[in-house]
Amino acid sequence: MKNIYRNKYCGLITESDIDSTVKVAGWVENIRDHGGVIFVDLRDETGIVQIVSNDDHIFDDLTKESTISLEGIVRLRDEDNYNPKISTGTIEILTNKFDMLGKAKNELPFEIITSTNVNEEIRLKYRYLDMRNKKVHDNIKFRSEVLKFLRSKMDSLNFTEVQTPILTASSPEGARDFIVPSRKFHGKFYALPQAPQIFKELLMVGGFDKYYQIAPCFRDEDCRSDRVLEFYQLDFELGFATEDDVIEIGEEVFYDTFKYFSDKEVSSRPFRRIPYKEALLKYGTDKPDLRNPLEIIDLTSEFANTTFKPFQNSIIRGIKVDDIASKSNSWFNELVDYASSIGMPGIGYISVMEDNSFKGPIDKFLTDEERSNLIKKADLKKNSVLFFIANKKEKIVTNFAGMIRTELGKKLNLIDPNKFEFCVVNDMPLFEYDEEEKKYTFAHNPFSMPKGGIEAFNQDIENILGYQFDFVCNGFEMSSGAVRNHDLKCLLKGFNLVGYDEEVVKNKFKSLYTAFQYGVPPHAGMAPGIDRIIMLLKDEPNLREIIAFPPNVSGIDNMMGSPSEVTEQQLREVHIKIR
RNA sequence: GGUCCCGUGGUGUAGCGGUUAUCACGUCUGCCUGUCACGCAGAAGAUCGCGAGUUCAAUUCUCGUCGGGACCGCCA
Repeated sequence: MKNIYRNKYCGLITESDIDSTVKVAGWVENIRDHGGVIFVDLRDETGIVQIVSNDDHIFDDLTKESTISLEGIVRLRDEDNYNPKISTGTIEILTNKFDMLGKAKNELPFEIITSTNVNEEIRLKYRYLDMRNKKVHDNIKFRSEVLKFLRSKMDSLNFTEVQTPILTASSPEGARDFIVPSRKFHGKFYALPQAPQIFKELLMVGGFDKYYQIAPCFRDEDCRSDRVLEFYQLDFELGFATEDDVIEIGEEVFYDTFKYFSDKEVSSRPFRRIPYKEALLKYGTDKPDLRNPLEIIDLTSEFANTTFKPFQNSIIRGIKVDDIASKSNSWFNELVDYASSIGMPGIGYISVMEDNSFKGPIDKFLTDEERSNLIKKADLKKNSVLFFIANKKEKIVTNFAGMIRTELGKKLNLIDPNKFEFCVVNDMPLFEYDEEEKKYTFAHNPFSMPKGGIEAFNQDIENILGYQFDFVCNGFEMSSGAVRNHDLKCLLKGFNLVGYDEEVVKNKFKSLYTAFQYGVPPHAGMAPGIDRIIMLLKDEPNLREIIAFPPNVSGIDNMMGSPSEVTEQQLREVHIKIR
């Protein structure tokens, strides 16, 4: 069957087509009228071909970015007219006939070739034009390649792809749900899944040994550069599996994907395992950027008897940086300014001088003993600088130290942009204290198995660790994962600790509660974030660059006009009244 | 909910208490037979986001508001 618009793609015409008549279709990228001879660059998804005509009026009605179908004869260009920038640079199509298919208005909202420099608000409003830009277009094509790769990877590992419902039940824990009112059932609602968590566990009960899905997930929370309302996870789960079984597959998926799609250096397997507690101390965050060589040390005991008021009865953390004692005063002042901009009361530091004496605002409060302890603990050398972060609350001091570490890494250019540094942060605590609710809640996931099983609950709640881990790359959380708690008694005990009794669990997690009474395999799984993988591989600063039709950071889509109001009739049908 | 940054022709920008509001690209008209982000000559196009205040005078300063972005909270 012949296509009526074309028999060749623009970018695929070669010298072997010379002297033949071809028909091409695409967008008019550019028109160059020389008076007597006129050139048109015609673009389709495969590339650009130059059209030429000696009839100076043939293209009078043509505008840039219009779609046309055009017939002509391929001919060789003179050698001095070759254009090495395009794949078809040695040939051109001589034409005298074309059909206008979709005429474009003669002034576009922006020029296609420079669209990535345009205000994002306008780019997103005219996304269909923005995605004609090669870079934007290539990102969406690249996403398709990654999805293809992940599917074939999971297929080669014998995973079964299973699709789970999008309209499902609201879950009481975790992020806010997007809810969908039911028309047939007055006052009842579906919810869009935050993740297919329960379903994948039920698939395990259903006997699927290895499940995966490229799963859409929805969370009604505020967005960020790396967080959007709806995103995709490579969700997978293994039956009769341990933490190591899952992490090994995670490592294979991440390593192979990053190796295949990038020339950057990728951490070798197995990835470093860092216990959660250690990550918080050394890096000040549970998603450390390991490209940054700086590490945080605890200096609380070194300052146990300090006379420096702000350090008394406080937790003290230090970051040592070698060879920067000669930095200018303004360099240090900039760091102090940064510290105050993030809400730190101040940041102290000492520099080690040539004669091994200390210099800096804190030095006069130090005793000789404290000085020598610091030299030992922080491994201070000539020209080292030791920064101090102090606070009465551990959570706050950890956080500040992490931010200072990151800022120092940036300021000193310590972060190698040509690396993907992976690690697995594990041994996560199962519970954490919620200051607002004044009670303990699940730190991550109510469904994770405590380390030590049900016996683990015999210790202080803060010390209960889970088979719960995160894959982290360059400071981004790439995936969380866990061994699930398949022991109903143990699961109930966990819920019990945060104030849910058996009746509540039975109601809220009816399916799981019942299913686990009919023979459940121990199971474990994880869910890499596909959008973040693509963002990192493409070195893009935000997720909008790798999503075809993203809303803005407030969740508004100015192209579609969503969210939007609905009619009274629609509201009545779903029994909703707007206040 | 909080902090910070941004808003000037279609697009990207310059500017600043008094300008005819800068420049480039795009658009339009004309010229041009080999360009390729063609070139040349000319033209149109801006309520300087909106409102209030300070001032003889505000695009410029102040406050508010709206819109956009980054971060914190939040994201099991």
